[in-house]
Amino acid sequence: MRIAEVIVDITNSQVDKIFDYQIDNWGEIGMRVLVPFGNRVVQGFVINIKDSTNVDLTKLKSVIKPVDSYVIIQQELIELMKFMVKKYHLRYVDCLRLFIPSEMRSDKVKPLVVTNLVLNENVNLQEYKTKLRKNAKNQMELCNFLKLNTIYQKSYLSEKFSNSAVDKLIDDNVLIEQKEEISRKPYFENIKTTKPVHTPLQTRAIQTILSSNDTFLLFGVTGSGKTEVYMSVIEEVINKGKTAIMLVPEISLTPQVLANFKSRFGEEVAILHSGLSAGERFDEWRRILFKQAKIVVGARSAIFAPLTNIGAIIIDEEHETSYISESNPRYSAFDVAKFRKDYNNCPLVLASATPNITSFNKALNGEYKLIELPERVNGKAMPKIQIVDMLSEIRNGNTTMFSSALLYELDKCIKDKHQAMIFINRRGYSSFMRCLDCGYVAKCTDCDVTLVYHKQEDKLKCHYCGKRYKALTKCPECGSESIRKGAVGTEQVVAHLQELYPDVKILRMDNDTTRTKNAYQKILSEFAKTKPAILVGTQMIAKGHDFADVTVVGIVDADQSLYHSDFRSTEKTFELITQMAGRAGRAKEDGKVILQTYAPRHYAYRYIANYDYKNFFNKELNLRKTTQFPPFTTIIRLLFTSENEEIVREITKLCYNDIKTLRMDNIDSFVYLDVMKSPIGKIKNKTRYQILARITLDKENEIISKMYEICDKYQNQNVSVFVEINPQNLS
DNA sequence: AGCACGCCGACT
DNA sequence: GTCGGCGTGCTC
Repeated sequence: MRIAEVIVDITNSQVDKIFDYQIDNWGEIGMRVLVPFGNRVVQGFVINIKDSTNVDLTKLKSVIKPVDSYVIIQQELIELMKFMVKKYHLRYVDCLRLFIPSEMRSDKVKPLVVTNLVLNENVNLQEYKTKLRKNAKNQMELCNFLKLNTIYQKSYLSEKFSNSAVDKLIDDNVLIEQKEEISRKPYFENIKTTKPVHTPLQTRAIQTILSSNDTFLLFGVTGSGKTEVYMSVIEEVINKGKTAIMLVPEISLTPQVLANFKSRFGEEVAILHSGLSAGERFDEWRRILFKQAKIVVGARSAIFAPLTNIGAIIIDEEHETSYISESNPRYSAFDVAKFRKDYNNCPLVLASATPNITSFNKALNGEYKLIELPERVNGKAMPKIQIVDMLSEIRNGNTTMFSSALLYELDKCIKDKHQAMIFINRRGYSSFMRCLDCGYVAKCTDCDVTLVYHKQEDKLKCHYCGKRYKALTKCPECGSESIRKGAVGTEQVVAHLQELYPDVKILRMDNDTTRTKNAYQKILSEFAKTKPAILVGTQMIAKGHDFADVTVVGIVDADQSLYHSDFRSTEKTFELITQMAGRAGRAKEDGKVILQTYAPRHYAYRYIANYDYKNFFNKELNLRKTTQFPPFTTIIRLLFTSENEEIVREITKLCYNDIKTLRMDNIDSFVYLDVMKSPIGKIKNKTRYQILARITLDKENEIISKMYEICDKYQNQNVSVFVEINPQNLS
C-alpha cells in the first residue's frame, strides 16, 4: 500500500497536521495534490510517501489527482519546513507557502503561451497559390513570404499580412499552429561590463571562500570591492556546475545592480523581488525550478529559491534588519541560509561594511571566519567627517537647523555645480526629551535606553521595561528649563533650503514621496541628471545609487537614531552614518561630511569620525555585557492581542504567573521579567499586552520551548499570543 | 477554514 | 408544531 503524508492548504492551526491518504503510483514527494477533506476537496502537499499507516482504514481516503505535472517542493525544502516548524513554532502550511510564489496558488497566473506557425511541408505551396482568388492580395503576399522550416510568431504574421489572411492559411492547413510557453522577462538595461582586475586582497578573499564550507563574515569598507568578490565566487561555483543564491536588501535591487548581474551572467540569473509583476515572478521562479536559471538574486524570501546543488550563499549588507521577518511566518533568513549551507555543504558569506555587533562577535569567537577588506579599490581615503556641535551653534546665535559649517559647504558645492545630500535621521517617530542647554537626554535608570515621550499621558516611558517617569519640565543635570522634544522633518528641511537657495533643484525622498511604484527610481534618476541639486531624505537615500558628483553630505540632527529607545540604537547610528558618509566623494572630487549633533562627545561619533568600527565594536560589546543585552542575553517578548480588553488582561496575567513559575525553576537564567501594556496599547481596536523577558544563553532553547508551550495553552479564539525572539521593534 | 451536528427562541 | 440562531467538534 502506498500512503502519502499530506499537509492540507488551509491556514488554521487545527488542521495543520499530517493527514494520511492512499496514493497511486503516479504520486511523488513534493507534489501538489487534490484530496477529499471532510465533505469538500482541498489542495494539499505531499511531504512523504510510506507503505503503512496508523489511521483507521475505514477513515482512510485516496488522493484524487495531482495539481501540477511536476514536483514543486524538493526534499531539501521539506526538511527545511520541518526545521522551521520546530525552531519558530510555525505551521506547516505557512512554511510551504513561503516556498512557492503566491501566484501559483491563486491560479491567476498561467504560463504565457504564444502561438507559432510553421509551413506544412506536405503542402505544395506553388499549387496552393494558383488556387487563390485573384483579389486575395494579402494571402498571396503571405505565401510568397513563407519559407520552409522557419518558425513564425503568429502575432508577427498577423500584423504584417492581416489576421484574416493568416487564419485562412491555417484553415487550409498550409500553416500549422504550435503552442509555445515562454517566460516573461523582467526588463533590464543592456549594459556591457568588463571584469576588473582583482586586488591581492580580493583574490585572497575569493580563494578563501571557495576553499571551504564555512560561514564567513566579509568585513569590507565601502568601496572595497565586495560585489566583485561575490561575482567571482558565483562565477567559479557556476563553472563547477553548481548554483548560487545572493540575498540583498530589497532597496538595493536597483536596475543598475541587476543589469550588472545580467551583463556578467546573462540568462543564468533569476531575480526575485517585490517589484516584479505577478507573471514575471512566477516565470522567474519556474526558470529556477526547471534549472534554466542557476543564480538567484533577490530579497529575503529568495532564500527559499528551489535551487538544487547550491555551491554558495551570499548575504550582502548583513546588518540590515530586513533579513528577519517580523510578521506572519516569523523567520530569519540567516537561520535558513545556515540550514541550506549545511544541507548543500557549501560556503555561506555574510558581508557588510558595518557588521551586526552579534555577527562580529561570532567572527571573533570563531563561529564565523573573518575575512577583511580594509582598503578601497581606488585607493582613495574615506571622506572627512566633521562633527559640528549644535549646542555651541545655538550659543553663537544660530538657532536654525543648519550649522554655519554646513551652509559654508553647501554654498561652495552649489557654486561649483556639484551635488549635495541632506540626511534626516527619522528612525522611528517617537520623540525623546532633551535639554537644549547641556544636551541631556532622559534615559531609563534600569535599562540604559532612551525614554519615549507619550503625549496622551504626558509621561516618559521605557519601552523595554515599561517603567514610567514624569515628563521633564526642567533639566535634572543643569536645571535649565529649555526642554525640547520632537524631531525635524524632511518637509521642514526642504522648505528651509528652498528659501536659502531659490534657484537650486531640491528633491525630497521619504516615505511620503515614494508611495507610488517607481517614485523611488524617478527621484534618483532626476537627481542624477540635475546639477547643482540637493537631495533631502531619510535612510533610504543612504543606500542604492552612487552619485559621482556628490561632494557634500549633511547629517542634520544625527542624534535622532542615537536616542531611539532601542538597545541597538548606537549600533544603528554607526551603520547609518557610516553608510551615509560613503555617499560623498565617490569620484575624483573629495567629499566632505558634516555631522550635526547635540552630543558631540558621544562615544559613537568619535568612532564614526575615524571610521573605527573595531574599537566601536569593543566599546559597544562591553556595554552590552554590563547591561546584559544581546548577544549576551536573548530578549523574548510575548504579545497578547484581543478585541476584548478584559480577556487579554486576564489571559496575560495567567500566562505571566506560569512564566514566573518557569523563572523559579531557572532563577539564574532570567535577567529580567515583567508584564505591561504594549507601548502601542491598541492597534486596529485590539488591545495589546506583553510580557518581556531577558534570558541568558545557556538554557535559551529549553526556556523558549517552554514559553511556546505556555502560550499554546492560553491561545484561543478570543486572544492571540505571539512569541518573538529578539524582536527588532517593540511597538 | 468550512461544514455538520445539536440544542433553545419566534414564526408561517 | 418547525425554521434557524451559532456553540462545539471533526476533517486522513
